[in-house]
Amino acid sequence: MNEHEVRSLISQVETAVSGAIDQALPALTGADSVVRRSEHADFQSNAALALAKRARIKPADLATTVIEVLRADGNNAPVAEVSVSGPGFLNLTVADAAIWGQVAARLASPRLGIGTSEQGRRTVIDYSAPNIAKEMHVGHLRTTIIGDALARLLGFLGAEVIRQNHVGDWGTQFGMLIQYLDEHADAAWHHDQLAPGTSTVPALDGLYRAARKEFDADPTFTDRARARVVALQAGDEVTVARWRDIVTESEFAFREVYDRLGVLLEPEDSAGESFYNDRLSDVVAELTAAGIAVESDGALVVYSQEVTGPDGNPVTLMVRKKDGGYGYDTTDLATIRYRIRDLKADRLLYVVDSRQALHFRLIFEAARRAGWLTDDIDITHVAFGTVLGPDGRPFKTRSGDTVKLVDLLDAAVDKARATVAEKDHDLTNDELSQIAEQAGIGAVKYADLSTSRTKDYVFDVDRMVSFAGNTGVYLQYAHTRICSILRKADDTSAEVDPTLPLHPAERALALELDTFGEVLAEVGRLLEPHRLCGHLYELAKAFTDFYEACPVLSADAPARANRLALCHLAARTLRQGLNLLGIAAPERM
RNA sequence: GCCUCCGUAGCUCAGCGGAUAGAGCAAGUGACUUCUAAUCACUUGGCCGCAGGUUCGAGUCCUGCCGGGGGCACCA
Repeated sequence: MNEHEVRSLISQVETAVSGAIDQALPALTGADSVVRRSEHADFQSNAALALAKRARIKPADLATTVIEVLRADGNNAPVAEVSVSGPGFLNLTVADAAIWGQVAARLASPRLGIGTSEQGRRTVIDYSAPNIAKEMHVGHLRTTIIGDALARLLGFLGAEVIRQNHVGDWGTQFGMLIQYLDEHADAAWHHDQLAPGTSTVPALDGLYRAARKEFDADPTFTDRARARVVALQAGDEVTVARWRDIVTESEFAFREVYDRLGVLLEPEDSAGESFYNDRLSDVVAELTAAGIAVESDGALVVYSQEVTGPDGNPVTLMVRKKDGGYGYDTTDLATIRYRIRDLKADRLLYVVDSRQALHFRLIFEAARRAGWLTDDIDITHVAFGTVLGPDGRPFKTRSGDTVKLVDLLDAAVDKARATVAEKDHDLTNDELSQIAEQAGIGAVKYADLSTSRTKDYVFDVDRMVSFAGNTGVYLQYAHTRICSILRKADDTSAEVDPTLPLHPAERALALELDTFGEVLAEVGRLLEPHRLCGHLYELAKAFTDFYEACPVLSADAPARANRLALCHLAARTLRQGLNLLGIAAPERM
């Protein structure tokens, strides 16, 4: 709870119905009132059907009894009408004044009356995780977009969010790259050496490929590269400086992508493999001392007590390889220990591809056995499905390469620009470009966020940028229409008169606006952003219906102000919702 | 073999035990001297993979099949 919280109507109705049930049948005190939105009234309660058996009364009779209490009770606000329907449904209608009251109260709140269901919960979110010196590709799309939406949303709900970008910034490949750069001092890859509009990571990516080629072709280079790996791990000053340079330049390039995507990640959110590097031996030592990690064929492994492989033997985590090196099993174990011990996290989220499900199951199990992870800490692998191409296979280019993230975004923005240009508008070229960018990027993000997180989905630029139906642009467009009305209304004061009757379209819109906070809390609990997308789409549809049915600017005095109030609240709610998804809400398009 | 995700309209997908299963796309008809037609209204379209079970009530929960994706130790 916070001082600005406005209780939703549905929760007020729940309280009223629960109270009536308690009073009608004290034996059932505390029973769920089962209040839902309804097609037949504002709300319905299904409690009578659920409770009839326990009460040994016919559902319809129970419903009637509850109604009598509700009608008699003077303290039944905000319910105005209630009736029995069908086998025992309670149809509940809320007073118009109560609905207007919600609109006014939410407008008066700087945060739309939304509660803080995640208040004070220290939540670490691991997402994005690109590899240094490599280009971000389609595989980074979902983790980055979903992770960022959750970071925004949980933060808004009061959680103390700590973003963690687990970048791939360590490993033998850097020895190879550093050695190659040393031997090709003329290679340009720093962002200030490159032509404007080109980025440092593609340059590094190219150099990395060249290095790999030479590594495979020239045995003497192979030896020099291996020596560099040793030097890097030993902390050789020149080598480490070069490595740091590469990391810094890559971070700079990632930031360009993040800025374009509207992602919150900053370089200081990066805690990658190198960050955990000098903690790995401690992690392994602790696991070994506890008898959790054991030796096997020269390596140190953790045998799962829960999962067996195809041969019937326990599945294992490779905690230390035979050659003494560490893999990502160890690094991920280190992240759990660090985030709990040092960051004092209450909740750990790993926004990672669902194919890693077994891996996370194993490291969570090991972290529990080690005593780092306790029952009061929530840990979740926020798994998501694969991005597929039109053929239903994981998305690749025609030549079979992975698709670069920037190419994907460019394609979406280009199509958006073409569509925007077709429309009648009085926009300057700059405005047009900006809107194409916002619409194109928004379309990609919305398409990703609006589908169930756990399912694979087919990436289809044409569909997402078609801009009709359930797309990001539909929401953005609804927002611009509201903005247009508000611009033209010279009076910005929107004093609500709660005594006015509600038009059905006003009622539907106001009720939808009132559930925004409930939806946010639910998304915070279930970590499923597509529910927010669905709600915003319903909201935009409700506004469009209102827009068609209820003239605002030409309405007479008291109604006009009430409608302006609805416009204000709808605009702010849509903007807030889009913001939590990380999608721009332009005022014109 | 085991684990896991999935199967809903021609296509892409919603639907945290409730009334007649919903959207969008596609197809067709109509609506802009009007607060932005990137919109709206109407029409067509369904053994919710199959079979049992639990329940007053199952697309939703349980079990078993069928079909598909993914995963199961020294790459991250």
